[in-house]
Amino acid sequence: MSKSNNVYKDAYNRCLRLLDETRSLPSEPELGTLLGVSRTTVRSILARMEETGLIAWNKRSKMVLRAPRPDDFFPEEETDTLAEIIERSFMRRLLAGGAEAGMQINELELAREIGVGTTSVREFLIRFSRFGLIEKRRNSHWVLKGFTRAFALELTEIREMFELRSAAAFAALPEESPVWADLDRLEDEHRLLAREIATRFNEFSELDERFHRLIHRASHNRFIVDFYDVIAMIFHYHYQWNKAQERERNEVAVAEHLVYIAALKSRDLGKVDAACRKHLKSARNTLLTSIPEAGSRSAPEARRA
Amino acid sequence: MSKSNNVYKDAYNRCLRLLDETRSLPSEPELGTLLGVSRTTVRSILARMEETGLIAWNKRSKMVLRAPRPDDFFPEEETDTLAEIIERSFMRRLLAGGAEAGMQINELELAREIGVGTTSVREFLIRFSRFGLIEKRRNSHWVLKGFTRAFALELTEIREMFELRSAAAFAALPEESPVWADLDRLEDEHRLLAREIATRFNEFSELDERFHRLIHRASHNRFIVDFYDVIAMIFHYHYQWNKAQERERNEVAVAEHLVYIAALKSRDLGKVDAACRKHLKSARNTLLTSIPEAGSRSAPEARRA
DNA sequence: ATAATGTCTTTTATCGTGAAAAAACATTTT
DNA sequence: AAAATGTTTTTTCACGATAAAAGACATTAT
Repeated sequence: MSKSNNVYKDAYNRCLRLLDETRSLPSEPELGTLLGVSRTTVRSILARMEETGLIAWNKRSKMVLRAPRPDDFFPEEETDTLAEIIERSFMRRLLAGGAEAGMQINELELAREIGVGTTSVREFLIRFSRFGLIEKRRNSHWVLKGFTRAFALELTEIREMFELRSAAAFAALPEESPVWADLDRLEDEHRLLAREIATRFNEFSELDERFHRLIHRASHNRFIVDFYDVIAMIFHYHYQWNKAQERERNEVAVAEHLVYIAALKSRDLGKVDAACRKHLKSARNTLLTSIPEAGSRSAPEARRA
Repeated sequence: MSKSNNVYKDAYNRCLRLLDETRSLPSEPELGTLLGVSRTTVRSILARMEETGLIAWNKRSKMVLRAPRPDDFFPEEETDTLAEIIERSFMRRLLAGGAEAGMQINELELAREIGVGTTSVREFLIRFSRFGLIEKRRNSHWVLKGFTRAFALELTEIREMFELRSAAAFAALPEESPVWADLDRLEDEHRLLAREIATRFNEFSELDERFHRLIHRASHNRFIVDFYDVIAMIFHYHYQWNKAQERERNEVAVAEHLVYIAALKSRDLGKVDAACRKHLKSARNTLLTSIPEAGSRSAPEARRA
């Protein structure tokens, strides 16, 4: 089966949406950058659009003939990356209970179960290993370390260290820096969301990530910025998994973000520190309460103030 | 060619060294744990040792017949992991000049040049990416970010954050903790090395790593512990690359370590902090001076084609 | 009964292969 | 000339296949 053409299919779908807005498509290189694919893929897309009567294509002219219909689109599930498919399968197994710490992970079995080659699974596991949830035994299987309380504490410890530093760096940024405009825009989005929290509370997760990433970027440190991938990943699945009091939690978080933003804008390091600490503390508690305390776990050592 | 039997060869060589010490070898499972390989591999080793007349093997009895000769050993280079081979090749290219930031890395070309399959190179690059020196362009090449001054500063920033915290945690460890005995042993090794620094200065690098890893482990945080891999990797190649004033640098570092150790043993957090800061500062400077300042390309490097 | 050895099965590590996608080169159009 | 289109080459991604290594099961020795 070699390789699926999901890049093409996904770009095709996105290109269809462009069709609604114009009477004719731009040049091939332009479309390429717009869709984030190579010209080779652009040409495949155009070829199919011509075939299905969506456009009339002759050299530079790419006239739109009709609006796309729902059945013009490729099915959603065919546009996913293999890596995404594997990650989802893997996380479902991991979170859907029965994933005890110490359990071993079998590449071949995983590959068979998901219906993909072993190479892709291996590469996924290697990439995934940086999240600290699995570990490789040389020439042998992987070991699951478990989504435990200890894990959450270690993760949040680093997060707090990094974010406090980033927030301080952020507040010290000069007036001319474009980040202040970004922050203003995010603040508006927060206010809007706060007003309509009753119905839009599930949109918070995405806003949350953008906000924290903006702050982390102020550190100008690749290790800090990259570490947010770990946090984002954990919180992404955590949000999907733990829906208890989601509305209330998000409402509180939005309010905390607004205080945090005000502190940043004040440039008062003391205020920034306090607002950041407060928010991170409640984020940590949210995460911790979602983790079932394993009764038989040996020495869940109390650590860290 | 599939897979090289380097595990077997390496274990065989290590097993040969065992032969010098005993008149007969232990049971198969025991040998397995001793050499860190499976019984399957142990049996292959025993089979060959019998063939070459090194031992007489009959069920439980494995009598040593003669001492191993130099030509009994497999050549060193055949005992390396593919991953090690690839890493070395890659780092040589990276450090041997001509590795400008922004340059693109070609999996296929690398694989051909090293003489291995692309899969192994891909897996290596994925693993290597956590060091923050390369970055992947989706569906396309990798980009070299370069071993720059910025990289060194970002790396050391995190290192300092992590080590200060770990050192404080270390000093707070209870009297009964076994780490104090480990520290005592390391202190002795340091004193010994200090006395013979003139001839043994090149042994410092290994001692340095063990010392810092011991401290980082006190954090009880997998992210902190794992991050030391990045530092160790960089320093490992840095030591190989920059031999300028190696003896003097190591002499200073050993002295700093001894002060650091004394501070830890005193449990005085102020002293620990000061000693740690001082040592990390000189470590940073050492690293920084070894990085050629971008722009001044005056150095007539012998570039590999 | 326990622990070793002997035998058989499964998994991991690595390669070559081929389609998808990118990139490079050549030609035309504005 | 610059920028597009047309064409060809190269690289990435993912697979199945196979030897090395690990692991499981069966048998024998203490």
